[in-house]
Amino acid sequence: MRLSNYVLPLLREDSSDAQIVSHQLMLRAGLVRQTAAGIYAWMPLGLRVLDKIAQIVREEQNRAGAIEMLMPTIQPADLWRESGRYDAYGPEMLRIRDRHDRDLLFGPTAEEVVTSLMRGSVNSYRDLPRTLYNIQWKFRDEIRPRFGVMRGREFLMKDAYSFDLDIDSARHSYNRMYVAYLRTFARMGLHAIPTKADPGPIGGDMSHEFILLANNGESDVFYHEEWEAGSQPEVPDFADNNAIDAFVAERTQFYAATDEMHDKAAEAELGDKLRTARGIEVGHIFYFGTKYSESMGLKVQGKDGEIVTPQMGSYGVGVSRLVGAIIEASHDDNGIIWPEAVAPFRVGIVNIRASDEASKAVADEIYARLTAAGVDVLYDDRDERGGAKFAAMDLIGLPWQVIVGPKGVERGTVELKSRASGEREDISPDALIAKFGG
RNA sequence: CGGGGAGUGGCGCAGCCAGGUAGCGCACCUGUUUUGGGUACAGGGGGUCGGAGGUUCGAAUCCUCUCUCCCCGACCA
Repeated sequence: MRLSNYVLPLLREDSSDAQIVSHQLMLRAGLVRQTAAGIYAWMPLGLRVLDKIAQIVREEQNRAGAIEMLMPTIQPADLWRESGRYDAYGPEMLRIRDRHDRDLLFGPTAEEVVTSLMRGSVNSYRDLPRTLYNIQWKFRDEIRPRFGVMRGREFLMKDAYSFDLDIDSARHSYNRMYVAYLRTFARMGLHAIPTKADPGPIGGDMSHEFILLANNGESDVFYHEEWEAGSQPEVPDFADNNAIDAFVAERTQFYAATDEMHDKAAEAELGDKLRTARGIEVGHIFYFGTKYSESMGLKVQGKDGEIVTPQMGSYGVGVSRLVGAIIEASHDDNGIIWPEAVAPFRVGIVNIRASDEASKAVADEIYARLTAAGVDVLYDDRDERGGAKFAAMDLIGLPWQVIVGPKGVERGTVELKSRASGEREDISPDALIAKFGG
């Protein structure tokens, strides 16, 4: 993409609306614009990041055996009356009335919808287990939205729902998601710790919040040093449930809890192995048994002809929140530092002197060849001073910057800079193309 | 919802207390400068001051009502 053809509204000054660094950088780097409290428009660059994150989530859900579908944003109130949540949910649910005076709502989550869909699609034990997921916009009318997309009212969430015949099977489904989440966050260059979370009325140990450590996080977390980045084992693949279960059993023996679940006794037990930090909740998995299947009449017939009420669990990833969370975890004084996996473009080309013919020819050629090689490239071809271009590139945080200018071109080289390390090297255009797979 | 704060060109702000018909920085446009890590100079375009009502000869400034946004708290992917 040529910057001269793009819409990238960069801001030189901080916005007075933004209080934390990720929100500030998202506004300055032209990723989002706020349209109402807690509601954001995703500008072109921001949408690319959102899509990258969603795609990683999607691939890992698929790998774990979950099946993608798409549920509506607007749901009928009657479905929620069946589960009893229409009254229970409270003012956080945005209620809507249509022209026929029918009660609708903008879905804050989708247990009711997915349960009703399964009710109409599943009849036999042969149809289970299944896990369905979708990546869809949700709306929760938060009392006080803040921190940009990290606590918006409208947000993009991956929500998955598992249906199993019995609790043992439900545990397998749960554990597969546990593993899928670790894989998902690791692929984004993130280190998220699965912490024990409030299991709700069902009780048990099947509820975990995945917390990304970050100074501006909203949760306090306590964890065994084993959870430190770098010390964790390879996450297994999904070949068989036993391997998955063994992995989860091995991992969950190491202490990790948010402050509301924190056990003072663990402090003494762990001693100097205990770590404390602040974090951002980026995922939540939990098992809730037959709460919805029971109330909404989802049943299947078992092997011996008996009627079985399926066990359910649900599994959320805050996709739009992750954009902010990643920036919170990965930035410096000059701007965002995108992990390669989620960067909106992999390479940024800066032509220092757009008016210099030789320099322009080299930059144009590199752009064409990288693009032809399938590399996502953002090419700053504007007739602008070099300094401003460097600052813009650092701000938007693309992993690699290629700097093309008359002096280098005379020597037959361009400069390749890593945004993360700041290291620069002079490299010939051919070697550059080769490095990026051209 | 309780407590606090703010709405003035795209962004950041001053002006309001002591009413006189809107200003600064950045961004933007034109020209010069040919500048290797946010260059400099000159010229220029753009706002009726969140909205409604009121007081006044005159309102961004005073009064009333109202809408919106931000911060602290309870709530949450």
